[in-house]
Amino acid sequence: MNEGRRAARRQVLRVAAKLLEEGGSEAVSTRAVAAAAGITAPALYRMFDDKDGLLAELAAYGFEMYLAEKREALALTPDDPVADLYRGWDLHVDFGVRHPAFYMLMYGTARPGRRPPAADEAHALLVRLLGRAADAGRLRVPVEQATRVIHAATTGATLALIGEEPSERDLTTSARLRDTVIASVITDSPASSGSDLASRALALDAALHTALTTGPPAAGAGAGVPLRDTETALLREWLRQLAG
Amino acid sequence: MNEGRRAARRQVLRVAAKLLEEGGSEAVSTRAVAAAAGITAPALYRMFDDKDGLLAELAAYGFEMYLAEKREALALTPDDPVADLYRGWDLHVDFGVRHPAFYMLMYGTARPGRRPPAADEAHALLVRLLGRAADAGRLRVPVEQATRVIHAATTGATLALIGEEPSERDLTTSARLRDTVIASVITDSPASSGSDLASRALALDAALHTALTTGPPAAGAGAGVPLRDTETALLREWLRQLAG
DNA sequence: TGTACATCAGTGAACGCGCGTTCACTGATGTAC
DNA sequence: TGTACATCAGTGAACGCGCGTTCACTGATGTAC
Repeated sequence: MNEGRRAARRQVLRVAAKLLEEGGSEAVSTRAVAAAAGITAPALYRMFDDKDGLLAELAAYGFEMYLAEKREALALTPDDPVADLYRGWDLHVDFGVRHPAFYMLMYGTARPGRRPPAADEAHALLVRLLGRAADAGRLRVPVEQATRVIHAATTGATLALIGEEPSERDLTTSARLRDTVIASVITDSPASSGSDLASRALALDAALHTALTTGPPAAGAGAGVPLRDTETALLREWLRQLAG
Repeated sequence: MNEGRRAARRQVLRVAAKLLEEGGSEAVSTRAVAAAAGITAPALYRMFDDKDGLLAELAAYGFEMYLAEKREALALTPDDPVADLYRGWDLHVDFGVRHPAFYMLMYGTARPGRRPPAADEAHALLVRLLGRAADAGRLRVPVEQATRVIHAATTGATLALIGEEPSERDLTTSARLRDTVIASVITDSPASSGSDLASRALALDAALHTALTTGPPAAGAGAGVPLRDTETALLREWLRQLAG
């Protein structure tokens, strides 16, 4: 009967999501959610620790929606990591515009350090996208650096759009910022002579990262890399120096 | 005695600002503000229409602080409009990091269309900065376009910083985004051959805008421009086409 | 200058509300023998 | 298969609190004659 319990939780989250989308985060009170879900307050408290717990799960629910959309849309495209960066940007912005209240809950930066843990999954997706670009020798800067810059810019573009009256929203600003920021992070082509050294160093670095974090499950860290941990660390430091 | 009334209001806003900075926007309740200011609730209601009015004035207070800082800092630098763009970015980000709760109130995008009216002044400052760059022939895109892109990116960089734990904040992401975005909007030099046409067209466009909006107070619109309004409008449309 | 009146900032007290949360209890489901 | 017991999701009702806001009133200040 754990099945039914989970289904009931899910249903409550669906109801809470509806309240959130229709009335913003203010509309999501424990009493309103319980009433809308047709259960009593103590029943809600049996499902979620407290209001913070409910909101955390609601944010996670939003990230699930977001990631499902994004994975599906990106799965449709051929395997072009740079094109995926552009598509990823647009998908992010589009999600924010279609679900502004969710977006504020997920990315609205309530308090410092108060970021919902589910955000890590979305972050990981961007890291993976950029990791693939690095694998293909298309990245001009380390993955982590590119992640930070793109994340900040995407968030800014989306929040700016959300802040505008729906009638006067204009996607060209987002597109311009997208093109500028992504261009600042990739190289035009893997074989372009000048920065070849840098992008190849970063491609190797990304491959090392992949090998270190996704090796055989049973093995310890670094099992897929035939170097000692300290050697690998030093190598990666050199690679980053070569890159920039 | 209107003097004393304004001083009292000012004092209440100072107290509210302290509550905001120390406890975030949740700490700013009408009761808490009244108590901290040493006045009774109805006295507060005599000064401000209601809570929304208080918050609006508090946001305006924040913009005053911000603009005073920014004007002072920019007044110290020599007259280099492009350097001012870089300094303006850093001043914005720095203000946000030093006053996160104010920043959220001012730029946190509560609801669509719910932007505080005082934000227009800060917006106008950025427009003026970019207008000067255009005057100097250093802008590659129309002022309004540059404003939107820079605003979105700055906000994103600042909110990303605010969302991080203070100990792990790293300004290099902001700096990188700043350099990328500003570079995408300016030309390296006014005399650089290739894009000279574009930047000169935009310089003229900016000068027309200035003449149209800051002409002799008594005169009607367009008093400083010896063309009919329709002619000016068409001219500016052509200039924008030349620019891009 | 002195009195009568109007204005209005500020007081003490209370309004009603929605909130998050918890209490004691019920009734259904599952488990042990 | 039948009885006794344990578990636990859910109920009805209430807790206390802080909130935004307003009431009737006071006392000081300003104004008119």
